[in-house]
Amino acid sequence: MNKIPVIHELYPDIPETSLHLFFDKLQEKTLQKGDLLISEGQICQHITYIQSGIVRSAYKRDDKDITISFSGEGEFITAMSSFISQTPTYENIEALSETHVLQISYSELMALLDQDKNMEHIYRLILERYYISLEELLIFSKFKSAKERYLELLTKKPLIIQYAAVGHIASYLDMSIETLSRIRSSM
Amino acid sequence: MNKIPVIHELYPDIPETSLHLFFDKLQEKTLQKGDLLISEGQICQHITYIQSGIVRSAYKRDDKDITISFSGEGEFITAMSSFISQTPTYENIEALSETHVLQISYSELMALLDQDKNMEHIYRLILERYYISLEELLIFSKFKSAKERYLELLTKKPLIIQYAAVGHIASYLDMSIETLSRIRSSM
DNA sequence: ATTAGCCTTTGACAAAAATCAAAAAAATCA
DNA sequence: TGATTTTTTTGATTTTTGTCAAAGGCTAAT
Repeated sequence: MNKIPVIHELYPDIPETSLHLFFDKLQEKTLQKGDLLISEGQICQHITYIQSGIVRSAYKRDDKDITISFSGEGEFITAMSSFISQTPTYENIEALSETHVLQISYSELMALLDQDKNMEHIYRLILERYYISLEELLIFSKFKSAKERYLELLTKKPLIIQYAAVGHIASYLDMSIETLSRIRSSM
Repeated sequence: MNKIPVIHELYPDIPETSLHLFFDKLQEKTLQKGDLLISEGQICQHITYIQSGIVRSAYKRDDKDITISFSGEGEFITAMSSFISQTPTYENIEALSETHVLQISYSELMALLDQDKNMEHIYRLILERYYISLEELLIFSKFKSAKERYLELLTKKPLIIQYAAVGHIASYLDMSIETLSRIRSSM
């Protein structure tokens, strides 16, 4: 009964009892296309693990809506800086398809951290993974040209092209809708 | 004898004995201008806290050298994804001025984590802070225009303008040296 | 002090991408 | 199904930025 395989893969030495403690707190939830996991102004209360489906995370400021990431099966998604500091977020996270998730709440996680020393490993794992994916995102956006970034998205996360609107992908790639449209037609 | 004030500020409840254990492992080090804290190909072995001075972190790929961040007094700097996964990095971190740092090594940190449960709090604090500053960096680069980004750098980190070469600042702001030069002269 | 080398600025031009506007295609709904 | 609305594509134009080349300025070493 391991609901989140990656935890076992990376920390095979966490005792079963601790894993159970953690997994027991997870709440299942199903999101319909368009449902929001969190929206701007809220304080993020959950870390979410995606069992299936695709979600889009976007930042809103000065009436621009910019896609920061697309996440799918096997990934964690959260308004992490809001979760960490328990302050309001600018992020909107929405489901792009029917999405099944597992969630643990901030308060329950904090209680677990006090209760069981092994819990820190699990939370650390999540933080570390989250950090690395963000760093990859940043590097990706700095080194690749518009067309390369589109091609990489196409090969690494083909499902996104299917589910996301062109406008979402364009803002993710830092280009206008028209430019993306031209890149697509030139291939 | 608190060498890293921010730890006390954010986790005032960590027992003195644990703090001592941590602080005792810190190694002081002085870098001269141009010295490298870590360079590409290496596995990052330390988390570094900057007591004074300024450092630049840059990624190298396909003979491009792109500045990812500038860090100064009171900040942590590390090739974090390399540190986490203990794999080689693409990062170069160099001192832009004489810089005084405190370092803890990966192996000692891991030993401490096993030894004292409170240590996890300290490491978590570092990870969380590091995450948040990276997220800010990403958002900053997505929402602001070239000129706004330069102005923000000018007001928030004026020392950098003093110590960093124009080429470093330009790559940080994702623009050519010439464009940055024109922005500067138009103000 | 003078020269050599490097970094920065400036100018002219080319390339890339944004914007504006309209047409075409696709999705939604009565 | 057909009509309406929304999204995507295409075209023309403008703006922004990059590239190349040359000039100017600063630094350091002889």
